[in-house]
Amino acid sequence: MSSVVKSSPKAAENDENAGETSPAKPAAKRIRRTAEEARRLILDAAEERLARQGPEGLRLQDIARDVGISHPAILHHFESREGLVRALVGRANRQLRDTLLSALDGDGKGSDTAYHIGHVFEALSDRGTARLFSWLLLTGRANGKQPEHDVMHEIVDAIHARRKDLAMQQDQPAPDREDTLFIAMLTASAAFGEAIVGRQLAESAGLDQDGLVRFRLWFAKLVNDHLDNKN
Amino acid sequence: MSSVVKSSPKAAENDENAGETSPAKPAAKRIRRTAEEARRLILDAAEERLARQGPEGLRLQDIARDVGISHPAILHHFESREGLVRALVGRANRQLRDTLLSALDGDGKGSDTAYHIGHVFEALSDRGTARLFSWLLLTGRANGKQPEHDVMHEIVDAIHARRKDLAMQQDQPAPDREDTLFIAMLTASAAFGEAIVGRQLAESAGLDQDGLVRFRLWFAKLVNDHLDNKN
DNA sequence: TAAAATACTGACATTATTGTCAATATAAGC
DNA sequence: GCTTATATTGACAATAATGTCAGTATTTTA
Repeated sequence: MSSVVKSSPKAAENDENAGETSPAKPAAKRIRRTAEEARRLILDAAEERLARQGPEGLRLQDIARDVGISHPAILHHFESREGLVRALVGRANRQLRDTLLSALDGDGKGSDTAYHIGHVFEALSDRGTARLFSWLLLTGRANGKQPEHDVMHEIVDAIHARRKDLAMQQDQPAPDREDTLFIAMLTASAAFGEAIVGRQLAESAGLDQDGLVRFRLWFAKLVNDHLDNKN
Repeated sequence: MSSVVKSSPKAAENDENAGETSPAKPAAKRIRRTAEEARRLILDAAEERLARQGPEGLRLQDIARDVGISHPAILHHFESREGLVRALVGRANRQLRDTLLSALDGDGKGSDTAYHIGHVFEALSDRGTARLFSWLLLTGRANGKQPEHDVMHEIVDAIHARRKDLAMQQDQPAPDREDTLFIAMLTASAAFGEAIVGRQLAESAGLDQDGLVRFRLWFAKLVNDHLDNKN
């Protein structure tokens, strides 16, 4: 705020000895993006670094190099490294929220709870997202009033509403809300965990990509069986 | 190796003006531990820092302060920061392995598979351990031939052997090995995930400590039901 | 008790990373 | 075209981390 950047054009220097000193430097036409675009590119690069190299890969110089800018440009757009991190977290929160909610209220077939659980699982176990949030939580940056709180609440509510509808349609007793909550917690935990240790576990077990797909299907079925027994 | 530390006792300085210059400095009798003890203390402190503050809390100076030594002492015992990390990872691997295996082959009642799964879950969801391994995996330090590979393999084998025994006793068909593997993967993933996002999720859901206990019991029951249906 | 080994320290060197600033280039408005 | 706003940069400052080293203190060994 109130950045006193009075660019006092004092030195023109007339570049007297221009051209001779560095012959092979065509001054590399500087690219100028809109602030929004620049911020997006920077956040993209930061997110990928975080996903690929973990927390220690989040260095301004590296990110700047990825984008093809100098590191002070990042500071210009985000004030500080912390600012960049906050922006990153904010965007990830919003993205996750959007993905989860659209996964839930998407298309009308709506009654298949396990189907939705599967979607939630996939959204959460996205490698980049999970690693970002893990790092966020590991570094204790998850301070109380973060939006993802409410998201989880919304999710559980949404799933539970479906279960109740379904139970009513079949003249069965309403399911326990805590049961739904636990299903959501298991799904979230498993998805997160899978994103982190899954690759390692699969490799150790001699499981290929197909195996991981089968695992997800197996999990969906597990949840389904549980729902059938309860409902 | 071959550290050329020829301690040439040149300066005795006779402490001429002793006592006057710094009256309240009784020279603080230097503590000298065995190398083993020192290493243990350092690793303990490092582990706790990692668990409490995440990856960024792993700084030599901080750890040294926790132990009450100077940071070069750490370098003396572990060569470098990387050496410390390696030692930390190695010890965590061994501890996890011991915990898991003893949780599995403990006491003879042995037939209750879900009971063992519960133990595995608890061992894996230990906050410190999970956070340590998460960080390890997030920073890509998990290079192929790490012992925890074999541990997971052993675990799955042990559980599956039990399932087969149980099935035979009851004249039922042998369970699918992949099913056992998936149970182990789910347990491991969920335990890891729970250790990381569990607190956050529970808080967001208004779940207290008891709630988390109920969640684990609920999970054990879920697995149990699945086993009953299969076996 | 003397000597050897070594855990430990303080001061310094090195390096890496964030942050500051004045200057420059480019786009937009007049 | 001229002016204004601002995205961008290079050079430098400040900071914080790891690593080095010579020297000290304490335990062990002979």
